[in-house]
Amino acid sequence: MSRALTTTTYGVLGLIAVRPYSTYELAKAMGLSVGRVWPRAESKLFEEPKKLVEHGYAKAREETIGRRPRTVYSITGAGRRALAAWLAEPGDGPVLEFEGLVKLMFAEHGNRTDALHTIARARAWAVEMNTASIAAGQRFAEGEGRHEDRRAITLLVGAFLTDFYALVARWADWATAEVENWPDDIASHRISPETTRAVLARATWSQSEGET
Amino acid sequence: MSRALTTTTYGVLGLIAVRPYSTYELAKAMGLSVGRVWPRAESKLFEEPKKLVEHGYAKAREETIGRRPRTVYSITGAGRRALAAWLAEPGDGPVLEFEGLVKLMFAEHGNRTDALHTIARARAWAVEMNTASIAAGQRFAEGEGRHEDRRAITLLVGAFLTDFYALVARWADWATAEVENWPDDIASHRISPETTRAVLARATWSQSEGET
DNA sequence: TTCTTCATGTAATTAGTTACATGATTGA
DNA sequence: TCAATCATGTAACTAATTACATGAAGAA
Repeated sequence: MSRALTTTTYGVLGLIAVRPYSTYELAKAMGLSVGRVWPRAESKLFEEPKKLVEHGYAKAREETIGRRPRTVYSITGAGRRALAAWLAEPGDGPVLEFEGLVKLMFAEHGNRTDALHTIARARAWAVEMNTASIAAGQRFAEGEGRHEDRRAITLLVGAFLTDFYALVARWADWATAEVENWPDDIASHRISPETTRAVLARATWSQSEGET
Repeated sequence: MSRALTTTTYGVLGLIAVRPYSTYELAKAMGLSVGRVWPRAESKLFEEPKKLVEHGYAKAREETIGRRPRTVYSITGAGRRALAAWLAEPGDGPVLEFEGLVKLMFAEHGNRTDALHTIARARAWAVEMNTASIAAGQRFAEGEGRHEDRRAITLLVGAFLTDFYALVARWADWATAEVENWPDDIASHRISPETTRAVLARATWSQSEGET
């Protein structure tokens, strides 16, 4: 027996719930939308619709473009019910992987310049992502009428990502200023208890709704 | 020949650069420190030090506690050089996986209550993480003298995570307010061009350093 | 006509997870 | 002395990545 479907599979199920997609279109569409919060390699996405067919959640239709075959998937009634059921289940919180921060954690075993580079790279990443995001947002806003029914939802997700990119950039600016004051031999650096407390105090945002 | 080591492997290399660790200690220590920005299953971590030994970056010493064997790993000179070289290479930017947001992207195929639950869960996650983070920070600040040499670095990472948790909570509050205004039939919801523009405007944080 | 890019995948490999197993230690 | 938890792993499985392959369409 097959095990429960993964988030990746539900991701493509959600896409074909909007309209039928060919495998290639699916891979591209994931990259632009779902992939922003659930990144997967393209080749992986070619397998997922097959699983959906196995479960009866999608139907495959074979077409040919010239002499090339292609497969177009569309959702079934059972697929819509499965999607709705999945939406009602609790979703996992964010999972963050940040190699740059791993390097920073071990900064004392390298030199200060390396650490500053690592931080600068994170900042550049944030600017790059944000630029792409703005461009996508612009196209989205200009496409008058198109996707109008999905606009509110898209903005919900876009706002999160935008805020995240801004956070990375702001943190990088602060971190750069901090590290610039470090000695070249990082391990010899000491900071005052007051500084420690001040940074820790950032964590005390009020945790009940409406007071943040 | 073996391929390049992974970030996970360098993570344990970084740990044993501070002091020797037994495998079990490594697994625990990863969970508490590196794991916050590079989460991996414990069992995975039991394999990594073996790879380090293969490469000559670590030495294994067999000990026994009672009749139970255990293995303690310590870093070699080659290991320190490899770590320093790795620190000098560019590090990847953050990678975010957020199942809750995937569900929100497809919210129109479920109902409004589900969407609100999903958002609420994200907020609860942020509060929970932040609470744990504060507790860890407190213990850290109180351990007078201990880890004093690593304090500045730990705070650098802690500040990032703290800001991230706060971001998730603030976003969730905003998103809750938005979704509460949606009709039960989400797909029928339309928002004004002004609202669209207002949300998109969040993305225009100034991207050059010092102006954020 | 040839080169490049788009479109459509498959194969091989690896990184990672879940589940299990079992000895030692501590506390009720 | 019994149960719980700490300590130390192994085995089986799966999800995901990297690398490759090839036909069609459009550009130069």
